[in-house]
Amino acid sequence: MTAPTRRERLRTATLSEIKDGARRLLVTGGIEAVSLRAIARDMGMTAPAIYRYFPSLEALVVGLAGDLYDELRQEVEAARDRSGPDPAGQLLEMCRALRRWAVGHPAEFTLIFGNPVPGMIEFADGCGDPDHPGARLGAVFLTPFVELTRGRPLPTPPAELLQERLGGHLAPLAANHGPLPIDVAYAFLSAWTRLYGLVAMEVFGHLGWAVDEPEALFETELISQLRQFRPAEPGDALPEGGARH
Amino acid sequence: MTAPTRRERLRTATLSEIKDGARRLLVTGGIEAVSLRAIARDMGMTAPAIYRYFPSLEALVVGLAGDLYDELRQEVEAARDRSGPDPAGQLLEMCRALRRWAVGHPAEFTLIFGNPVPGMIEFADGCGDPDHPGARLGAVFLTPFVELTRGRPLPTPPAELLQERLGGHLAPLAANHGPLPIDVAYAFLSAWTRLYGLVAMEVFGHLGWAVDEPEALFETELISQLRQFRPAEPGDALPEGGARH
DNA sequence: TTGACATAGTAAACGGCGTTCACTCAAATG
DNA sequence: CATTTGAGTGAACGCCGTTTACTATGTCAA
Repeated sequence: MTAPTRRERLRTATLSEIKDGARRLLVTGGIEAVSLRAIARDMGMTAPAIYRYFPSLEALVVGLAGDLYDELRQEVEAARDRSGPDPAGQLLEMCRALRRWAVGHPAEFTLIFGNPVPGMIEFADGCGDPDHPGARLGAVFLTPFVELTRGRPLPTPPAELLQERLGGHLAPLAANHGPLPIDVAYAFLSAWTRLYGLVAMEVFGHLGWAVDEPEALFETELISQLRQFRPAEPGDALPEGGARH
Repeated sequence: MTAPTRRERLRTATLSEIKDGARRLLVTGGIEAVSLRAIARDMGMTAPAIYRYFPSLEALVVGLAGDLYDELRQEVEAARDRSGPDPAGQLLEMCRALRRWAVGHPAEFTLIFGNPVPGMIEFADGCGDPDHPGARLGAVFLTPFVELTRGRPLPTPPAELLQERLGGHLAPLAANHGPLPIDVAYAFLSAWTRLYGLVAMEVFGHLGWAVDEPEALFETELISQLRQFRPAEPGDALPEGGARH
């Protein structure tokens, strides 16, 4: 672990300047505004110079996406750590943090959670690796979720039905995050897809026909969903109890 | 209503040939493969000729998106009509038809339901109009959903809570599809975002870390969701009843 | 200290892109 | 038949990613 030589310092500085420029272009003009020539122009360089740092524009974008995953994960972890020890409260704040980041950084969210641009397809395919930034983000949510649901009956279809329909198809999840009870696995995937659907529809502008304040829908949905995991108490009118009258 | 002149016939033929070419490129190479030059090349024309039919590439893409919305809507309507009169069965088949179309036409689904490409932003913004192709697709789902839930308590948070949190923000929905009971409106939006989340995550490759057969998860989720709207019967173990033991 | 090598950057070029403009030619119109 | 309208062409402009050959400059060993 020796001190970085002068060249190394310059190299890392240039590298982060490239990434910063790429992100600035992403934010201001969307993914299609990110071009090697524009980045180089902003840096007072010529485009081919960037090939000393990235083998292609796609590789640069993939690298940027990895950084964004990490940034989002740190944001979510910070929200969890600010919250108390209650896993339900942690999940609530984590979901809020996810949405806050997505709404505040729509271009960045779009890059990592939207339809994959060319280079991102391989990146998305690689998320079978537990070290993949996407898998690591998922793990942050999974941990308090498992704690929340531990040893508690879940509002899912019966385990036999889950086993029959889903049992043979959860190998990737188990490979990434270890074996899980099937009702926990299903409940987590259900919650995750709901969260994704809400946030993605808002960020992509697919909710404008219905609501003028997507945050209200998000909060309502969040509370409704978390209620389902509260322990049942006598005289406690669970939301879905309405169907029982 | 006179017979179309020769020029008019040629014009509409060329116009649909352009759209066909655009779609072929979309399917084979994704949205970024759709270029005026490529379309014209395939037609044995030069690129500027297309400007006689569309003012820009963006306008062409938006026109294509409108066609795709209509195609998907017709597919969903056909599934509804093939199903029986039971609204729950209709919704089941409609959701399956939506997913089937999305999985079978990932590039087309991505165009209309993914993150908006430049020209699509204005298109998505225009969905406040009931004649907007997106609004019309939503209406097809809303009708049997309203029928299914008519005069029946719904598995939602209490209406007072919904009213407080969501009441003031559903104006666009009411403007597009008329006034709805707030629990019906919320339940529909909740179901719609869940459906979107599931299908979009599958098509965009965001489920590979968890399941190797997204259809199994889709079917499980669909059944679980539709069960919540069945009328409660004595001795009938509803899925969420598991939390009550 | 000097020579060899590795590295960062440049300039020019290739092909592709959307778009504009001036132009041609055939169809429609009177 | 003369005129106007519309479809299509060809050349050009300025973008883009990428490759190639080339030039400095930092690094390091003899």
